Amino acid sequence: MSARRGQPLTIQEIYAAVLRLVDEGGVENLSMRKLAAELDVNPMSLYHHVENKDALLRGACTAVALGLRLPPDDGTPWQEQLRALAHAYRSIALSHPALWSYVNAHPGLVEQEGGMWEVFNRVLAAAGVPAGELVRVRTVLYTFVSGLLTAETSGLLAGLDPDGDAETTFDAAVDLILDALGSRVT
Amino acid sequence: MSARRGQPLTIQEIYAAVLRLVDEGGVENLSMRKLAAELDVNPMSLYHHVENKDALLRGACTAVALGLRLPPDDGTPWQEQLRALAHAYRSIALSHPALWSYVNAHPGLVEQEGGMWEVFNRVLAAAGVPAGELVRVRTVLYTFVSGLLTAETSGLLAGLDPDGDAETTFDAAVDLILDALGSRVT
DNA sequence: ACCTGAACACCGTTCAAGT
DNA sequence: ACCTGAACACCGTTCAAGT
Repeated sequence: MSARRGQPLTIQEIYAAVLRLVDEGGVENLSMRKLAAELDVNPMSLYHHVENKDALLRGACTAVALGLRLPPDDGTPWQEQLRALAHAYRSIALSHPALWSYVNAHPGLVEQEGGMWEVFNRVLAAAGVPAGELVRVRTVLYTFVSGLLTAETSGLLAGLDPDGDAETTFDAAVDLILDALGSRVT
Repeated sequence: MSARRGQPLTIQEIYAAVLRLVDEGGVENLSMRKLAAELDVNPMSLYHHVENKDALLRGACTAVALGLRLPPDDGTPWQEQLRALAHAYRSIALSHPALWSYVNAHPGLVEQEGGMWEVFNRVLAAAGVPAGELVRVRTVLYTFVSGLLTAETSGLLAGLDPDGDAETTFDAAVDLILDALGSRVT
């Protein structure tokens, strides 16, 4: 018999429940059986919508990544666009810290993070980074932001700036690296 | 009866087996039962030497951290000492990538990473960083290296530099951030 | 002091069976 | 098409018992 109240059980419904469990207790708090209980469903029903636990997590990560708000290709200066990209990425990371930490430790898990890399490429090209160095520069910049967010999601950035919050420190650090980049490309 | 060949089972022996398992299959490859099998011992015997699995992992991480080769306090320039510190840290991360990734995602797991923070403080003070900004600068620098190593341990840095290996990219990135720091303190 | 076996409450996943 | 129950091979950990 069907213990469920409504319609079949959608993948969105499943992802939402995954986020609830992971947000509240980390990735290690997610189990197929707990997830089924959260959805008021038999554990085995999940396997009709998802290949296995790994695929489920990958799917949830991709779903979150698609929510990335990429800066548009208007004429604004590259520094501003990079800042906007960094903040968009940070916003997603902070809304699901545990899941982001998991993705960060397993890169390649989500192939296209909402087209982030293409935008990154465009802005860096506009900044004057030669095509041959693009991937390297992009990777280094990304790792920098990734490191900052690792610190922030673990509370290492909290109360670090006497006059402000973690965002102040994040901004200052991004400015630092943008200055360094600027002095290289000009 | 004792299925073991020799003496009681030392904590060093246990940590060594933990490293073997984690190095070869990641932290998720470590289970108390597999570890016991690796040591040719009853699973329950482990609990006589270690409180539980979390404490075991924490202990193994601390043991590794104690192997950090800190740069001595000779008169060498601060840039060179920071580079040496970064390389010492990198060396440990690369020798146990999976364990390092775990520590990186769980900061505060190992309290004193072999006195790394004290050395960091000393060198930054020598570089002219005001005492009030020391922790913030240190944290930002650390997160930068942490991000680079996350990339390197996941293979993102491999083959990025046309003329060299991942170390070349690592060095170039460290130089970039040292330049940025230098232009702030002088 | 150190080790052990049985037991408990969990896991992910397969498979044959139900509607 | 979608769901389910029983089953299998795993987990971490407790506890009473052995030497």
